[in-house]
Amino acid sequence: MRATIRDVAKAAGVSTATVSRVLNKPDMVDPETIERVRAAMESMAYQPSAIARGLSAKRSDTLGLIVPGITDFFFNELYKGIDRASQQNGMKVLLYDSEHSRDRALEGFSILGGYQVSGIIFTSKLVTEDYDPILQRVGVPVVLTLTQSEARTPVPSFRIDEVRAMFDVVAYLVTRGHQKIGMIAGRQWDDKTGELRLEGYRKGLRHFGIEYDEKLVEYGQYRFDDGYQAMQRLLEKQPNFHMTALCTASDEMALGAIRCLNDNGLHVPEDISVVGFDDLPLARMITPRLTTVAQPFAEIGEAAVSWLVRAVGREPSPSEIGDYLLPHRLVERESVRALG
Amino acid sequence: MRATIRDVAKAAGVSTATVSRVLNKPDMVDPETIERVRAAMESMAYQPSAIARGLSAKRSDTLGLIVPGITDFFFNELYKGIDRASQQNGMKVLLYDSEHSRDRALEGFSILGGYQVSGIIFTSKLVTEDYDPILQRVGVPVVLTLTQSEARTPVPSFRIDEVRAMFDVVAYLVTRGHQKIGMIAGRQWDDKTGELRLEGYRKGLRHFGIEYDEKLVEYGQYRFDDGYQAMQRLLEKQPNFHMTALCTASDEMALGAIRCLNDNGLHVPEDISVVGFDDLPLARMITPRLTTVAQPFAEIGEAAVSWLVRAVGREPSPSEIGDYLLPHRLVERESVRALG
DNA sequence: TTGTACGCGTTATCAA
DNA sequence: TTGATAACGCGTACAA
Repeated sequence: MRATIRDVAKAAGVSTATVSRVLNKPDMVDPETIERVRAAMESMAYQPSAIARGLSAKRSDTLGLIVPGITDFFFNELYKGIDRASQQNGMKVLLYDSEHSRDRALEGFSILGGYQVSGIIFTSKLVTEDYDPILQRVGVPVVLTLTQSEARTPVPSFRIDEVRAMFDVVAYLVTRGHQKIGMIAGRQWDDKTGELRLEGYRKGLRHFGIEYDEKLVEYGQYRFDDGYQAMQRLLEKQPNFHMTALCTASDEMALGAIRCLNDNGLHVPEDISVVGFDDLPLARMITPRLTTVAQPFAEIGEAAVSWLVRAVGREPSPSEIGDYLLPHRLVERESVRALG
Repeated sequence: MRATIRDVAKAAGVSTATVSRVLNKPDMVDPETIERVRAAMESMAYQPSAIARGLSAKRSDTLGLIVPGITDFFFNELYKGIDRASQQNGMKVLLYDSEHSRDRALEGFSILGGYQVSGIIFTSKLVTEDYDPILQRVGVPVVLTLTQSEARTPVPSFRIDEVRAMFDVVAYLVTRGHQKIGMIAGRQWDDKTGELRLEGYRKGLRHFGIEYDEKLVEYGQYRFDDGYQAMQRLLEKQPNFHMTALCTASDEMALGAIRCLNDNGLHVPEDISVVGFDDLPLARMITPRLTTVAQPFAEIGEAAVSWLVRAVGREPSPSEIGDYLLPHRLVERESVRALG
């Protein structure tokens, strides 16, 4: 049986209220009393019940995190930032995996609500109007990371400027002499990021006077196999292969594309240059090291938590609710070759 | 303000006890009443407070998970299994990252205890006698995954037969004509796994009559950079390179070793064969695809949760507390070349 | 089948 | 500076 606040109170010869004060407002307690109480706690290995505390105080020092899939490679980096910031603020994190299902994501809000989380971080999936009812009644602040909202309920989002990022990739490639630039874009029904990056790609081409050619574009759902298959289709669509560079919407798809190219006797970057997106830890581990767009995952996580912590218990002003665009960065490595 | 059980009771014209029963023992309630109550809950979007429930029932339907580092590549796979099994049992998971610090790991038990978790899964780090006091007083069942215990308090562990696994690797290599087999072993002060795998390596050599040569062995802490540097040292230790195959204690170190070899103009598997350990998702994504030992991470996670769920609320019999060795598997891919 | 009333471990309010 | 005591939201004897 765990020791309770009552046990400690009895042992120290004080009331439970005093024990509670020692824990929460020590400056209101006589130093000697503090000493006695602390000793008692020590000897009984007392650990306050976060549960009871949550019930009484109506807050739980816990943040809820909803992710689409735990196996997404970027998860670890994002979580690192979230965990770091949470810890600094004395918060715990409750994880909820929606398994890429909208229903489960919706359910996640309720379940986390049941745990009295102080705030919720929602990740990666596009938030549409379906979310409005839930968003209205969760009763705790919600922030978005790596995605944005199309719902009416105002919600802040932390992410990068997707369009600009992909524009930068195209610019980088053009500067290195590439003109025939293909793309494996991201596409999922509940994802807007893919469109945005594709838009950046088109914008980039247009800016440099290159015509958009849909034979050079394919789609995938961000994972390795999607990249592999998309590359396969790209190869089939152009019998006389003349693409010199390829942008992708994720490092994983870039890996898939590279594997596919290798399996077809093509080499990176000798035969074709490839640029990834995300800068996952593994991007620098493979051969060739992957040139890619670094997303500040950890920073995004930290920023989201900070916002949440500041927002808890009060109504955030409209000016605080916006899209926070954190800086991305193109990381030059070995998968792009300068032409001519 | 969230709706409480009282609000629902009032709306349905019943007592809170009845509402509670509708939730927990519907068979004791009149069907019509159920109907009414359910409707009320629906209309108010009632979500029972897991917090209050936990306080009252003294259990929280929550499992605690202590991992050494969220960025360890195997984490996602392990978590997948844990999450799956937890869900099936209506449990949530509270994550705690000990950041490879023993003090923080110890603290993890207390904190998770404060959240009234029903059980705790401890991962990867060796459990020594320092853990005994904590283990004694957590008051909830604890299981180990991917590690084992040297503490006196009996704790079950779920893992693979490390010695046998590495023995199998050596056997595999010898069968393919390799004799000069090196190893990048794992080594950390709070880790026994590394020793075990090294033991399997030595056992393998001995079994096939190959002499152990410490010039062919180096150590690292499982991460990419460790593998890279260990390979570097290996290269320096033997000016006239004649190692034909290399075992590693982790896929990440295998990647590091391969990168290092590449940087030194050596190719895998043409110049040297490399075998990884873990079979992380990325093992099949790189070129060459990595031959490696598959650990059943997800299954280990599931097994651990199942055990925990069965153990909660009662004293597990001694026969249940043991080392559960799950089957590993050597996955043949492209990083090993058959000699001669 | 249903309702009343108490307890779970804290915090917060109000007196002392 | 301290102590009683009433919440917090739910589960569950016990009684009806």
